[in-house]
Amino acid sequence: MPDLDHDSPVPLWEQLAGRLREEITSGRLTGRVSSATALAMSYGVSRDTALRALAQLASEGLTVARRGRGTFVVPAADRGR
Amino acid sequence: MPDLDHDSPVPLWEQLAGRLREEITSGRLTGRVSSATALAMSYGVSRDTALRALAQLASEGLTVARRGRGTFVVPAADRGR
DNA sequence: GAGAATTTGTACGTATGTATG
DNA sequence: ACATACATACGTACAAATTCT
Repeated sequence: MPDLDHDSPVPLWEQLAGRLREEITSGRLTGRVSSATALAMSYGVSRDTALRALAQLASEGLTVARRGRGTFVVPAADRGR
Repeated sequence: MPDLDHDSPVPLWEQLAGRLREEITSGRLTGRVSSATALAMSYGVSRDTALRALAQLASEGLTVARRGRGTFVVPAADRGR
């Protein structure tokens, strides 16, 4: 898994969202998604950037974020509702 | 025009987006919208907060933002396309 | 055409609030 | 009481696009 490209015109948070989106839609990632802090550390970006990626996925209905609990993948069958 | 309420549970950026949305949908605000910096100053919030409000309106299709130019109200007739 | 100023966008850092475990 | 985690909000900095001098 290559690092995110800091020189790309594509924003880091979009790149990260893309990675996660791919893992989710392919079914490889289910259940709980890594926290913004964990993602920030493992991808070498700021927490804010990771947070933005997570917020993006949530706005797409791919995940639901619950305060104090975490971000969870919405089962494919429940998507679009 | 009352100030934004810093103690409200409603986020400042949402409050600001609400103000602008109202001005736009009522037709009182057309053409160019104040810059993020100007909004931040006049409403006593950070530029980040103002930007978020503007981004929200853009995501709703109420405005279009153009780098180096500004944010512009989408004519009512063109909304939803 | 060069340079400065303006404006949106992205990114990082930090702090605080709120909710859950 | 404490740790974890999302959300908001501040400040700052730089890049990119446009406009003005």
